[in-house]
Parts: sequence; structure tokens; C-alpha cells
Amino acid sequence: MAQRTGSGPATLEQVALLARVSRATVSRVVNGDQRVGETTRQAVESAVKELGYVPNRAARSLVTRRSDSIAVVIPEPTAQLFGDPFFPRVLRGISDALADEELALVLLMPQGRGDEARVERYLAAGHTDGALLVSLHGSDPLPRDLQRRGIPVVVGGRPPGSGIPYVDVDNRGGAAAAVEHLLAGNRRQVATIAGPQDMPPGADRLAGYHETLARAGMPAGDRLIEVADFTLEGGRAAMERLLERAPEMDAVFAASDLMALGALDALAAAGRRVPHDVAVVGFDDSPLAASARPALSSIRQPTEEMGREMTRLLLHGMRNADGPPRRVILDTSLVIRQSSAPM
Amino acid sequence: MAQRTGSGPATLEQVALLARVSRATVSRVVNGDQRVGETTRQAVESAVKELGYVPNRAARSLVTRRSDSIAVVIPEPTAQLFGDPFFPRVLRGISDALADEELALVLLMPQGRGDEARVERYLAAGHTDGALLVSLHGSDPLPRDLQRRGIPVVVGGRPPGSGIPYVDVDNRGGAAAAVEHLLAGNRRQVATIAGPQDMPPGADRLAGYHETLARAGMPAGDRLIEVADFTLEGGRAAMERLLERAPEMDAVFAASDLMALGALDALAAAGRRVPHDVAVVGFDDSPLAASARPALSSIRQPTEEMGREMTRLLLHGMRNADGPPRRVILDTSLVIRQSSAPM
DNA sequence: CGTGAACGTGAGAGCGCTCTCATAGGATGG
DNA sequence: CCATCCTATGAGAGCGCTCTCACGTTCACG
Repeated sequence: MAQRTGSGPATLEQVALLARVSRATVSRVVNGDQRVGETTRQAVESAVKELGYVPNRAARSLVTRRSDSIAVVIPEPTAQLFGDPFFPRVLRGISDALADEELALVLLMPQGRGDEARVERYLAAGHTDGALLVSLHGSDPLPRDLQRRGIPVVVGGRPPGSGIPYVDVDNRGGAAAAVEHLLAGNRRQVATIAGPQDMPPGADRLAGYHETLARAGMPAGDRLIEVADFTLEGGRAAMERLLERAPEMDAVFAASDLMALGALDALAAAGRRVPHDVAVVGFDDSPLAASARPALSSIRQPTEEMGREMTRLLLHGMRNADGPPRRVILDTSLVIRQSSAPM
Repeated sequence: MAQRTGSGPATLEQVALLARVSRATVSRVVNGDQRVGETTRQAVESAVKELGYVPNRAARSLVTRRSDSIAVVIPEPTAQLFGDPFFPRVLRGISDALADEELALVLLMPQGRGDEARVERYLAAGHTDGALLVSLHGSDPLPRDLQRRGIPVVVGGRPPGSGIPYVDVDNRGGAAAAVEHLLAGNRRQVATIAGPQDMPPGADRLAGYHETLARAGMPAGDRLIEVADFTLEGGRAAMERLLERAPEMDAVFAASDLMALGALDALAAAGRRVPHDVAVVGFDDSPLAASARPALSSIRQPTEEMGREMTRLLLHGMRNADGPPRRVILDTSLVIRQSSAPM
């Protein structure tokens, strides 16, 4: 690190001068081009080190027409919705997968209607090389719009339509595993607190519940199903309604841990013992599940992995513009704790 | 939107051609330069609209030597630590304040040691115009290093040393308010579950507790103080220790809601009624506080505001390179719920 | 020993923008 | 009516980089 001539960061030119080669050669070395002689390469590398040279991204972008960055779009409601750290963990997975790629992560958090126009404008202007869209609600036209403009896109969470690459967890399979586990514990009246049915995770988890009971020859009636909004408060209220309507129920599958926690509260308030009288299983395996009393059984989803996989898919899409849209469904796993011990 | 000649996005040149003016004039209009004739301005504006012109950031950055983006650094541990959505909310505040500034937000999440070198390299290379550092632990040298390199920096949460602009919430005052509230409810043996003492919020909240009791003429002995790690589990264990050591205690101030929730559990398990036997107040006013049973009184901190204020401070620092480092302390407020009803 | 491929390197154009400087009018003042 | 100043605009350089093309060696092969 030393003797810069002018002020400011070193440029290719200065490195070239110091290494007594041309700019082009320095560029080759910096970009890992193979066809450079060993001696020359070393001279350049030591000059780079001596000057503390770092390529100027703007100059590079200008000519390559790449921005070397990708956007992550997380609508405000999503960021808040989950009491468990879903959002930071997905972000971590993304950041993780990006670390080796020299790609920067530009975060866009549209806040309410109108602001999405700003985001769309930003993305459409081609300021990033691709976009990761995390759980937009229902029928958001954004992914389609971007795709139409030729901007590579990957969505987190199954989007309603299709034709767009996405990564999702196996909501249906996870729900099935939860219900199977309850049945295996000799529970016979398995209720569920479902999530909003206009959100794919809400719908898919309920579908898994239905399927499993049907397959077991004990299809669920509507009496055993309550829909809530993924919140603790909502889960509590739903549980109260279930208790009133179907007091004989001996198990509950809640489509989120937060709702399961609310259910636990309501059960305690009603004098039902968990797991003795009623078994409970949640979904997400948030940190709160393990701390609950009784500790909450739950379906664990690979949240970081979701971010990582989304990034991989996007990188793939950025390199192979054509090809069919890919999708990845990640496995879930059942974590058994006290709340669902067999009778 | 129409008739682009070449492919790809429109350029200044094309706009100039269409509007029958020079590139320079288009540039002036786009950048809001006042000295452009009204007729010309309108011609340019309509050409811009017709071509859907958006300035190329790379080209602009190259010549202005600004990146028009700022970095937000959130070390991995921070992102996870809080069960409540601290992290997304700060981010939201930042994103909010940036929206009107045409500045992009680049997110950096160093994961564990070693990775911080990558972050430092990125920032030091001047790829962003400034950096917002959210709650790094203890003695992180990053802010100082960056400052030394002339990169504007603002830290979220009081950093241990000084000389660096920061934004923090009034941890001390918040803790004091909590304790005063408990005293006002005729509690006489006010214990506390403190946070880690090597983290400023942990230390400051404990200091507020001490001060207030001292001022009330009833200084706290060590018997009434337990240190935990801001987690629910830690809070529960700390409460158990307190119950054993100081069974006469009639109030607890927990330095985080998660710890307070753990304390609530431990109290219930020990057969203590809240608030009748023991009053409890938490800190953060996370969404979980309101849903707890009994509902948890807590100290609310303006989390989004913190992000917004950090951004404002950074923008100020970017425009006025000199001047003393500023700091902002945000007020907290007491939210009274059931868990601290007077005896 | 000539021919051509393969390889390493340099020269130079140009990416899209900003900004300085020059210039053409028009207004102003003596 | 000419010198002066201002205003609106254009010409052109150049930011730091990549990439194409051309060139000079070297080496294998006939």
C-alpha cells in the first residue's frame, strides 16, 4: 500500500504503469483471464497489492452492461408478518450465496401501494442484474412484468400463477407429516388452525391436512377447521372457537408456531392439559417453539436454505436466459417436543 | 414509450437527438439545472417520456465519483438475536428515509469472523457513499477504520468509544421509567433481569435501574440482580434464580420482552401470580408483549425512527464532511398492561 | 527452412454520462 | 451605438474500464 501518484483510489492505468504492462493485461489478470504469462501475472499482482488496487465498479458496469448486483424485494407487510425471524434468515441465506459471487445485494422494501411503482421503475431501469421477490401477496403483477422486460426473476414462496421460477418449502408435505404424527400418537379428532387461504402457504398447509386425514380414512369435517391470520392472537381466538364447537377434539395442527402458541394459551385457559388432553403441533419451528411451555412440536423449514436456493436459481437464470422456469421445493422435517407426546 | 433506434435502454444521446438539443442540455434538464429555457425544457421532458429514458447509474457514477448508494451493515448475530422484529423495522426506517433520496440500499451481512474483512474491503473500496452500522458488538474496530478512511459512518446503538456519530434509544431513561412505574405501584422489592453487560443496551438499562432505586432511597443489592442473555430461556432461568435467592421480591424489570416472557413462565411455574404477587415490566414492546398472558407492560422504543434518524445523520455527514460527530438519543415510552397493575 | 497455428501482449475505441469552457444572442448602460 | 454583461446552449474532453483486433514470438510439422 503506497505511493499513489494522484489522490483517490488507484486505477488500472497506474497499476499498468507500475507493472510495466498495458492496461489490457492488467485487466486480464484482474479478471482471471488464463492467457497471461506467469511472469507478467506476478508482476501485475504485486503491483495490484502495492497500490491496493480495487476495480471501479461503475467503470466496469458501464462497459459490461452488468451491474454486478441483484435486488431483493420484500414488501413491508412480509417483513413484519412473522413473529419468528423468517425475513432475516432468508436474507442471510441470500447474502450467503452471494458472498462468493462478487454480487452486491440491493434491498428494496416497498411500503404500501404506490411505492411499488418506485420499485418497479428501479428494477425495470435495469439497475440490477436480477431480482429476488420474497413472498408478495397473492396476485402481484410484479414478477410477470419484470419477466416480460427480460429481467431474471425468482420468487420465494409459490406464486399463484406459474411460468415463473420459484422456491418454496414443502408446505403440503410438512402439514401431512404433522398430521400423520398426531394420528400415530393415537389422536382421533385432529383439528387444524389454518392460515389465510389467499396465501399459498395457508392454502397448501390446509391441503396437506385434508389429504392426510382422507388417506387415513377419517376425512375432516368443517367443524374441526378454523382459519386465522398467522398471529398469536388469531390462533388463540381460533382455538377458543374450536373448543366451543368441537370439545371432543384431541389434537390440533396449527399452520404457524405463533398460532400454535396462541392455541396453547387458550387450551391452558380452558383447563385442557397439553399433551395429555390435546396434542399440538405448529409450523415453522421458530425459536419460540422450543421455549414454549410445554415445548412445542413443530415442522421445521429450511429458511436460510430457501434464500440460498433462490439465489442459485437466479444465478442460473441470469446465465441461461432461455430454458424452462425451474422450481425447487425444499423439504421440511418434524421436530417432536413435549406438546405432542402420545397419549 | 416508442421508436428506440438501437436496442436496449435509451441514452442521453437519443433523447438529445429527438429533442433537437445537445446532450449537455438534456443532462441539465434531467438533473434539474435551473438555467434552461422553458421551451427547451418542455421539449426535453417530452422526449424523455417518449423514450422512457432513465439515466444510467454506472455512467453517472463514473464521472461524479458518487455511487448513489449507501451500505447497511448488520452482523449476523444481530439479525437473529431479537425475537422481536427489531431488524426488519430498523431496515424499514432506513429504507423509508432513503426513498426520497434516490439512494440505493446495499445490505451487507457479515457472517462470523473473517467475513468482516470482506465487508470492510467492500466499504473501503468506496463502493458506497456511506455506511450505516447496526449494533455491532462491543469493540468492533470497523466504524473507526471506515471513519479514518474518510467514509461517512453512523452507528446504531451507542458504540463503546466515542467520536463516531450514533443514534440510540434512551435505554437508561426507559429503564428508569419502568422502575419508577413499579415503585409507584407500591412495589418495594424491585428485582431486575439485566442483559449482557458487554453490550451497551444491557449496561445502560441496568444503570437506569440502579439510578432510579438509588434516587428513591432504596438502593438495590446484588441479590435482586440477575444477568441473562436477552433470550426467553435465559430470562426464565434468571427468574428461577431470583425466586430462590430473594423470594420476598414483588416486582421485576426485565431488560427485554423475551426475558420478561421467560420470567412470566417461571413465575407461573412457581405459583406466583402476576401482577398480584409480582409485577413484571419488559423492554422493547415487541408484538409478543401484547399477546402474552397476562399482557406484558413494556418500554416501547421507536425502532423505525431509529433507522430513519440514522439515515438522516448519515446524509448530513455525507454533505458536511467536517463538523463534530452528531448523536441522537430517541425517547422511549412506557406501555402499561396487565402484568404491572398496582397491588 | 518455410508455413501456420497458438499464445501472449498492446493499441485503441467506446460504454453513457457530467462538467468546463466557449459562444451566440439579447439586454443593459454609458 | 458600442462596450459589457448575462443567459441559454453546444462542443468536447474524459471518468476507469473491457474487449476486439492486430501484432510479434515461439513452436510443431511437413
